[in-house]
Amino acid sequence: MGMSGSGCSIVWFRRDLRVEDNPALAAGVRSGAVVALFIWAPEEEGHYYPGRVSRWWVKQSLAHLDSSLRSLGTSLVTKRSTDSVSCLLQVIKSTGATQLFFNHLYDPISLVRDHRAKEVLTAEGVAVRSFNADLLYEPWEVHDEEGRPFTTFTGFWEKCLSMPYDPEAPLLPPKRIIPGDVSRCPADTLVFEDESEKGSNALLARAWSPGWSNADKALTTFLNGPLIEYSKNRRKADSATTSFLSPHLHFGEISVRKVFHLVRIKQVLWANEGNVAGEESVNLFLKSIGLREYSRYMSFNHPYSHERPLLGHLKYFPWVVDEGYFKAWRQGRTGYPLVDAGMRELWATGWLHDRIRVVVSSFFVKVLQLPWRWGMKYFWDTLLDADLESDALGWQYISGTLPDGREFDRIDNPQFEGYKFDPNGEYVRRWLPELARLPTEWIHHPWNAPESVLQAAGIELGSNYPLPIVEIVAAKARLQEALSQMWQHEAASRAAIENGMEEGLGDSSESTPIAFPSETHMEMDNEPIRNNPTNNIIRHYEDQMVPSMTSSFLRVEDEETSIELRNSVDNSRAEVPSNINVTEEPRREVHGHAIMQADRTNDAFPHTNFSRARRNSEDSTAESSSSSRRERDGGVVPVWSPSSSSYSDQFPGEDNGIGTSSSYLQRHPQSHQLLNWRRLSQTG
DNA sequence: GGCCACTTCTC
DNA sequence: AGAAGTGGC
Repeated sequence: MGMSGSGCSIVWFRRDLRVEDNPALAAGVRSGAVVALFIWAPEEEGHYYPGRVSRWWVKQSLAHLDSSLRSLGTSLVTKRSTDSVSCLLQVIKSTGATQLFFNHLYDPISLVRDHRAKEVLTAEGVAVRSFNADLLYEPWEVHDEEGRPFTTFTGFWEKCLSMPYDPEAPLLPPKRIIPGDVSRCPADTLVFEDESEKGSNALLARAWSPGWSNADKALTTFLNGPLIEYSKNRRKADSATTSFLSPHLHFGEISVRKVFHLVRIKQVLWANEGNVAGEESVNLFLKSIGLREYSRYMSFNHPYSHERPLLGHLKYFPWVVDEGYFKAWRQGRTGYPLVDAGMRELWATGWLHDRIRVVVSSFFVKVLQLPWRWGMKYFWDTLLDADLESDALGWQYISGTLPDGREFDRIDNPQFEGYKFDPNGEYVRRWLPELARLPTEWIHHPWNAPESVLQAAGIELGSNYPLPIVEIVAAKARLQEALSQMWQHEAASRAAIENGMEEGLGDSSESTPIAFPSETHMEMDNEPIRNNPTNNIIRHYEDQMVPSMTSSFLRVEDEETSIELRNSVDNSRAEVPSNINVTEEPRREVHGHAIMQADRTNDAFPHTNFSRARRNSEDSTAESSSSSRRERDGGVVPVWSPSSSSYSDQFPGEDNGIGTSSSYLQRHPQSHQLLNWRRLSQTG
């Protein structure tokens, strides 16, 4: 076996580490002998090299998958590489495989890489097929009546729930797998953690059991227990009532379609019983599944949204560069109990309730005004379910940069949120033992507590628990000031551009990037934070990739562009990705669609061209030049066409032809810089 | 049944 | 902050 005549197939596992409802695996099994392959090429992720806890999870999950595959008759071949595509080629050569199957991913890096894989391998005579294993509906299946992608979650999700056809029913695991010949394809031993990480990782194993069958158990537990109370409990900071499925879902250990189907069954059951609370719980839980879907949807339709501000203004936001603040936030020593409890939980468990994620990250951006990339990076390193699409959506949401998100100039008060999400202070007491004896009345604002109360609780503010690192009132003023500075800088930059400086000040003034603070070994540094309020604030202007500007600062040009885009949808609808005028096009978008082609009949990519509208050279500087802003006037919803302002200067003078130089790998051969976000976002 | 004040929630 | 929902009159 394994001779090219018989032609075994490669099933390339990525974030679909399961044997159940895995369409790529099923296709492989159907077509004969299978080589199950996992390639560890973290450098391809560039800036988003997987964090410590993610790597821990992958390691466990792969071991689990391997043992499942062994019980079915084969095993998992693991490969270490810095270039997945060449690794695939090599495996194909050494196994004589003639087919490659894999499941879709929607993050921008994967879209590009997978497209390239398809091209390269097809050229080598390999039959490549890819499948949907991650979503209820593929992103291009969900659109409004005019074929345009939705720009708000609500619209998107309503459509998903009222689609004329149901999501595919989950597939059963294969009964048996015929192994391909891997005798000339030795596996590499993968290293997922270094010595310094082992200690911290050991803690994780106490709370979490990665692996697809454990994911299945977690689902069952949730369906039979917390789900029915989900709506009642959802406002609590306590995570005990959540499903705990997100890391499992991130690594594809469980199929979202299976989750959906089983939850739906419960819904019907409870509906028949007239259990209103149960029904509502289901709706709310499904909504959080929907958000995950939406994050992929956004990533697919607007692949740059993670990398850079979609509208350029935020790159002029004067971020406060203060490692002391950053450290205080990480250590949970900001002086705001709810924030601090969250940060301690995150560190201890790799987990945080969704609500609390919003609290700590919006505190980070709006109160501390730290460069948000620091925060995202920290999340990336510490969250077990770190997920590029979901995290990008989350940070955009809290930054108020989504059409339906919050506004940037609104600061939520952690004190009030504390009483909302943790009315009895239990959550704070669990994670902040130093406050354990403080009465509930003061638990979320100890700085107001009478001295006698503090004394009785054994608290000395500024000593064993900090005073607020920044007062909320001061933060509000500072935020206003920062925003007005942002507008001034933006205007200055625009003026410079109008005076003929090609790319304006923006990029050059960014040439001193805000480096990420040297490694953050939080467990090492336990010395108390000194809170030195106000003075010595250092601000930096830098594109911190806060995705886009809030609707309050909608630019006039955007409306125009969106109209233009709308028209172009019809004009170019018939196009198939390979036809487009690539020179000016958003490459990844193209890939994003092209990549899916193998599994689609060629009918419609309904909104494929939405963000593909060609733009003129004026548009190519739109990001910096289009600055006339106006205040929020109520009804105007920005059309989510950010691509318009950033694509063409993204790849200036790019040569054409999808086939030749279409990939980042080719253009950025140093793979660790493959998606160095800053580079990409700079011109030239 | 309609109107207004009050509450709740916003991905 | 503003919309949508709730409940009183």
